[in-house]
Amino acid sequence: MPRTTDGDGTPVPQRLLAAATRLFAERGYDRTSVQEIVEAAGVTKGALYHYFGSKDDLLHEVYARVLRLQQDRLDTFADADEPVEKRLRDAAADVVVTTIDNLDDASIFFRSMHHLSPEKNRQVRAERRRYHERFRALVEEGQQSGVFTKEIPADLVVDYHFGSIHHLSTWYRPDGPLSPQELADHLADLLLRALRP
Amino acid sequence: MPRTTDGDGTPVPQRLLAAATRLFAERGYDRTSVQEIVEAAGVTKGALYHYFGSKDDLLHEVYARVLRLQQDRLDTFADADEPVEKRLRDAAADVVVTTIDNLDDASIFFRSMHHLSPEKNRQVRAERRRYHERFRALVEEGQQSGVFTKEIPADLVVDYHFGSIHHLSTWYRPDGPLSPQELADHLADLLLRALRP
DNA sequence: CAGCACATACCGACTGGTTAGTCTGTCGTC
DNA sequence: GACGACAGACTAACCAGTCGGTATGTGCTG
Repeated sequence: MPRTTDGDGTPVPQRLLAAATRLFAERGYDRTSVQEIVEAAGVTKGALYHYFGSKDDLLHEVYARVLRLQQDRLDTFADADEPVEKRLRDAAADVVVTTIDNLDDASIFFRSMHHLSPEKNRQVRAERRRYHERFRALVEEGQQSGVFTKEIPADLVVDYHFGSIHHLSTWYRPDGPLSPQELADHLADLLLRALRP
Repeated sequence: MPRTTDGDGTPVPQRLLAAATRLFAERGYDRTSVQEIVEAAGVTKGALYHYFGSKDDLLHEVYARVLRLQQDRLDTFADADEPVEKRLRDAAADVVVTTIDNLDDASIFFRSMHHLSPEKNRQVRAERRRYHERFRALVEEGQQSGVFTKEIPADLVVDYHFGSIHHLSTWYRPDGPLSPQELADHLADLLLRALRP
């Protein structure tokens, strides 16, 4: 096989994806030209269109990666052998930490959904919904067993929490007073406090 | 004075602003061409550049309008002669209702900040901060007087709540099961519940 | 009150610049 | 010699903003 890497050891497709992620997060999808992406990755357009069908396709890959990661992590926490309060708290805190670890992904995720083609948009929404459902199931389980209040619809609680996650990429600063873990604990605490009967 | 309106009685600048708001919310700032805006408003480019300095300027006007409205409403509720829990609850619920009433504005607000020129961006951020501060002051007042928990930094609580507001334009559907007021009450309730000592 | 000066409110063709995607060709490897 | 992995010039489309021009109303002046 001819060379797949160049200079450093990272394969070209991954280099392209990394460059695109950074640039999309920095200046937005539409403001980032394909030319800039390939230059940042140290290749040319030929390489990009060899591996990806379109610019839109590149964006879709960013989404796929994030979705896969978050879903895996949620499944791990939700399946744990712990009381439901702890499972929810752990899952809620983990998504905060993971989001902060990948702030670029997060800002792209919520800011650029509408730049995906309608078909890919539907696909991403569907996967997102699965994620949401899983989270909601945890809340409902706690409501059934009486450890959480039934006053508030579970759906709404989930959207409330993810709203704040979404917002993180807008206001979180790595040089702020709180470490990612401290912040995550606080946010998970807010959620659990709101759910007290 | 020559005609300022045409067909219907609405003045041209307002027609342009309304058309731009709808289109920006629908397909995003970059995906909306100036040509589309003027066509939707029933005028031509000459008219747009007669009233606005640039496309960016048009976006800025959308921001200015929203900021003014929200700040006025917050001031009203925060200055009321009521206990702090009620003032915070009313303000928190009101911003939800107002946001739902202007969902287009909301999706533009959070999605298109980075399309503003650096200078206008700074301006909007500064005004936004004033708003945030006012809201935070309410939380802190309640923490001082002991009706809210001091466990969680007030800043964080405010960002938590506004995260969910921000997110509204993503998931709220007018044909959903909850009326705007019901939803607002629930979200305000979540906030106040989380703040219980 | 006629008529001239001037301003405001637009119109729409044009320009300079940018961009996603294509396509032909080259090079190294199996 | 066939094929995968690119290079890079090229194209067709689009788009923000400009600019010279027109139309309509207002105010001043003789």
